Amino acid sequence: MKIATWNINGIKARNDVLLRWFDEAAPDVACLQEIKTVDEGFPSDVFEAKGYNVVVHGQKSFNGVAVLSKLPLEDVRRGLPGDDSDVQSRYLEVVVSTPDTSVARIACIYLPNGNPIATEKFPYKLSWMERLERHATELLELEEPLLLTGDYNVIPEHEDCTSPEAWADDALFQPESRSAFKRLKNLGFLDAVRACEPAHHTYTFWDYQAGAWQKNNGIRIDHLLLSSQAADKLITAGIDKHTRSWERPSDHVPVWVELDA
DNA sequence: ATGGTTGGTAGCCAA
Repeated sequence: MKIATWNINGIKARNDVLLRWFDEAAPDVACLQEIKTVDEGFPSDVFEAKGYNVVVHGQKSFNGVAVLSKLPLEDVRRGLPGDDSDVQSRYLEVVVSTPDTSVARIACIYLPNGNPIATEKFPYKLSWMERLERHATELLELEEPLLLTGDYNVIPEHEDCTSPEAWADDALFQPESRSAFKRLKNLGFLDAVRACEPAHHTYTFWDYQAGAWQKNNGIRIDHLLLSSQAADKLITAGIDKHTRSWERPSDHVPVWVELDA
């Protein structure tokens, strides 16, 4: 079973690219971030016609996440628990099931960017990460195959970018952001891309600006964290880097795992 | 090179 995550940076601008990638990659489950539309604006009918079940947690203009799955989706949870005043659509949790059994629980995550760090955006990011850690702790007690996947907006290590000094003042590389990510991972998750791909020059995002793609000035910020029960089923993980060179690309590329499930 | 580009929206804000 192939489970993918992709920040598509706007479904309206990415429709053709998204369909092209679906035909090529044929994911069993796709977690999408930054759809930038309300639920009704997502082309669910197009993907239902391709045999996918679709759940959307949208928002006008900003954020918005969706999960598309060939297998039925159950136990759908919209929004990250822990703050009823948080109106941003950044979290969507599902259980992928067959008629007989549940295969995996999957959380589709669009973690706050947090820039600029001198504004309220950075503490919002850190409190969101605390909420994620608390919720993940509860989910791990279920002792089931669990994937926390999406755009984390965190560069975990120095080798996950080309020049760490260039990111020194960025929320994606702050010590608080990185230690929060490490705490989450150390609850008992495997970083699947870290485990399966080279440690250096393995990126999932290249900025539109300043020729970042042409210079391979990227960062690794899209992650698949696997519980031990999911990691036991891990066959391989990969990055569909070539989509970044397509016409009108997202600034992120698809990242995926293949599970023996 | 503290620049540069893209998306959503209809101003600039977010990334």
